[in-house]
Amino acid sequence: MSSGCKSGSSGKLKEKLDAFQVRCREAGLKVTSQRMAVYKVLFETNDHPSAKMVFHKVRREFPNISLDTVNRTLLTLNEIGAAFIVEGSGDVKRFDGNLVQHQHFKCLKCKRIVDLYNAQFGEIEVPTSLNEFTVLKKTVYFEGICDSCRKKNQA
Amino acid sequence: MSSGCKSGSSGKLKEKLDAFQVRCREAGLKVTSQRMAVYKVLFETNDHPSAKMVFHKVRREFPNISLDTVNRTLLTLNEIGAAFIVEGSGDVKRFDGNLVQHQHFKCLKCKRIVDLYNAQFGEIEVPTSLNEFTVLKKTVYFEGICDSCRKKNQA
DNA sequence: CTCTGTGCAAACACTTTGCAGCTAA
DNA sequence: TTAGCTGCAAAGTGTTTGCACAGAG
Repeated sequence: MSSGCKSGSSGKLKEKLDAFQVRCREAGLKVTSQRMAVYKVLFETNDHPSAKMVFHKVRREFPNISLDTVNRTLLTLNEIGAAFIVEGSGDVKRFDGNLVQHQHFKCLKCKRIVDLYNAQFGEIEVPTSLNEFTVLKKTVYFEGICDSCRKKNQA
Repeated sequence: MSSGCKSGSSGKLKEKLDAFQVRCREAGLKVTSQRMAVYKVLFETNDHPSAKMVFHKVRREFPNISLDTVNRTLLTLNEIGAAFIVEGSGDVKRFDGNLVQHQHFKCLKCKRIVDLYNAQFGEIEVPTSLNEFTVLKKTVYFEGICDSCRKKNQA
């Protein structure tokens, strides 16, 4: 658990960053150090950060990047499909760089977002009433109170 | 489309308003005219309005209600379970007074929210990984571009 | 060299909060 | 009467925009 948190990711990270560069070029976007830094932070994290949270993390390696750039970059990532905005009830936008099909649970108290991987939910069919619509995303979403918040309340 | 939009609802409306009063009292809330007006608007609408949209509608019958009151009331309704905040990616809070189990599709362009009624989605089981959590809501959520926005784009 | 991306600052929009007067119970 | 609710205004927060300069292609 020292440096590469996600199962031996050093190699995977470089791979991902390279693929991201290709994706940028294909989308007609320039490969800037800021953009790479934002993507790297988002990909290395799995806590679904807000723009501000990403901003603070990026700042460690990139002390003079601005929040606006981070924000714009995250929105851009969402547009080119390299990341997406997590669904939720109101609140601040939260971002996710994990493109593998999964679901979310969000705690209404601490706003923590937990990933779920349930194959059955991947098989959900788009209702026929949406035939005329272009469905870009289908998700299963759970909301409630997480274990630690519940324990806090009991105490 | 003159007055009672939802299939012969005059009787049902009164019933609902009465039930709401009971619910308020049970929750220790006072039954104020503003509160009733906000609830009435939310219940009569099925377009998942934002606080501002509700505010404008309520104003027609209640010219000097303030936006704050509407906002506070909507949050209160959400808390006592008489309404809820619609899930979505970022954006403004949208409210729904329809408590019947259903799902949503949201258009990323025009922000329109469409109701879906699919029994199969009601049967979704909460994953065991959430056993320690209190799940208050489980939903299936679709996102994309609606028919009219797509047509606009094609033109 | 050209055109996009970045940083800074200001503008915006949406929410939340504090407080005095009002109202349901 | 009194606890809670409303209206007003101000503050707070998150997000967006305009523009001059810097850097990628």
